[in-house]
Amino acid sequence: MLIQLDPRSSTPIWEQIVNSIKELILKDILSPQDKLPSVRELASTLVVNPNTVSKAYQELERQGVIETLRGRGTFVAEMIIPRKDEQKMAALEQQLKQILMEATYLGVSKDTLVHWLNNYYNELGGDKDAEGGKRPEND
Amino acid sequence: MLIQLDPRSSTPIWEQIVNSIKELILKDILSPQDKLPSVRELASTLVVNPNTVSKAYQELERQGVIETLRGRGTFVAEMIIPRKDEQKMAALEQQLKQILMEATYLGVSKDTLVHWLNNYYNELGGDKDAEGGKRPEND
Amino acid sequence: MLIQLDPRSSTPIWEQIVNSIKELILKDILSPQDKLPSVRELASTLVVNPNTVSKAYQELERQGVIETLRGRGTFVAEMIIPRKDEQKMAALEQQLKQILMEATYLGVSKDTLVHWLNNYYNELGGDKDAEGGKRPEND
Amino acid sequence: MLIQLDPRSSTPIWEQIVNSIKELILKDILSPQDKLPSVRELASTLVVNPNTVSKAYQELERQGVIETLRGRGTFVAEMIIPRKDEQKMAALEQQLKQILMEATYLGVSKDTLVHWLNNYYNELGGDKDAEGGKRPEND
DNA sequence: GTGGTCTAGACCACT
DNA sequence: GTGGTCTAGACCACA
Repeated sequence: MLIQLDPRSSTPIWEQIVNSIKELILKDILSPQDKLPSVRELASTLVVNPNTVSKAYQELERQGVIETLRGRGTFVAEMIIPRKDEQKMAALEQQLKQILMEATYLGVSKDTLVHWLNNYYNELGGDKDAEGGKRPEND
Repeated sequence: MLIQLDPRSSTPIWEQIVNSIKELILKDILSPQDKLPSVRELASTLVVNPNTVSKAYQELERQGVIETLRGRGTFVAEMIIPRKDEQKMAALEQQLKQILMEATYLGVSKDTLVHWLNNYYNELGGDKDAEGGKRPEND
Repeated sequence: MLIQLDPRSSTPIWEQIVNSIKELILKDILSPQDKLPSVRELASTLVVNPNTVSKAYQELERQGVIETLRGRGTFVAEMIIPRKDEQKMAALEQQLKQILMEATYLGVSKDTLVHWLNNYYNELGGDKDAEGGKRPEND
Repeated sequence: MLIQLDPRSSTPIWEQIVNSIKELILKDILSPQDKLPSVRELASTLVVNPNTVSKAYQELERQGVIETLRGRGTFVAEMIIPRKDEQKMAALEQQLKQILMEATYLGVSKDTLVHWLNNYYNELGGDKDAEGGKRPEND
């Protein structure tokens, strides 16, 4: 279970941890019921303040991604049925809009963005829940 | 020239201003050579501190989007030829990856993201060099 | 770590701070990874407003001279490989031209300028890779 | 008598005018006793506010570079014997130091600076007051 | 503790 | 009038 942090990044460390763990789950490296390392353990391997890991775990639990069982540890939760959260979706749209704008100023075309999107989609396991494994040559 | 700010947003006000102005330029509502409102003027219409607007203008100038002519005011700069900035492009890729991940957790499909992307593209006048309005099967 | 400010100078205080720190780094008084004093700390020792120091730090970071690690402090960055920035080089040429002109009007010869240049070069440790101290006929 | 202004430059317009005129004199394009254009005339050719030209002329007169004869106009003064102004010389040294520092960060060597200096020296007419025309191959 | 943001209000140089 | 700088003091998120 490899987590790479960038202390120079502007995104908070706790958020990087949250994202990394979510990514590991999406990539099936972590599966429901798997036990996560303890706060202290992860903190020491990441060379980070335990408070930071704790904050990440709290956020993950708030999002329903992991579950804490008193005295037993922290575990990956069952995949939740996503409820359409209008607010978050709007935020996502906004972010996408922002990215397209910045891309334009950088000379990156919309199609390149779509291309990247497809790449990551396959990287994350693609359409495995659909026809299972069959993935078009989006690349 | 309408700029909408969200004081509750986590993105700094000065950055919201920067983004809004870049958007206005991409939408051709502001064109090269156009004079921007003065720092004080914009500050009072947006009900923000002049320093905040000033910071936004300085950032825009640093990015080469606007120019300030000493004692005369601030103007939209000529469109610069974007030089491929590897670092910023990587950051963009990273952001896109992040969005796709969050989208997955929200139950938003990749295709919806692409759909949004195309929408914004057209909104920004993406097809303005074509027949304008008639949009190909991007949708 | 001594920084001398001249409040009467026409160059902004924040810029004087920027220059001083860059000089300290070039003189190896500050080395990569070294921690800089905190914004508040430096502000109080220099008897300036924290915002002024903050602006200096932000500019230094923008230039890639220092790095700020969220919540931990500000540190001297690894020496970056300078990428030839044509525009900045032209500006430098222009400045040099201006100096030569002013020197002429002050009765300062070109050779004196070169002499000064060599002096500062040595002062900055220009010959630090050589025997250090013994200086060739630059004088 | 050609004067090129850059409204985008950070150096004030009046100062650009001052520098341009001093340069024209050093290059012998303007000679002692020559009549300068009137404030209004120059202002209109440069497309600049008359106050700006006026300020430039005032500064030039303060420096003893030009002379105003009431009702007759403004003229280039006789070359003044430069009085060693310690303060200004120190300022010059400081500027040179600053330039060397910035050059270092830009990857421009000291020798390149010296090279540029020699170039401009020749451009300005070189050592014409010395042995008259004989100039070493500094290039 | 750290830096980042924002407000309020002041002064200055430039045009 | 313009933007740039600085101060004083406040609040916030991050580690």
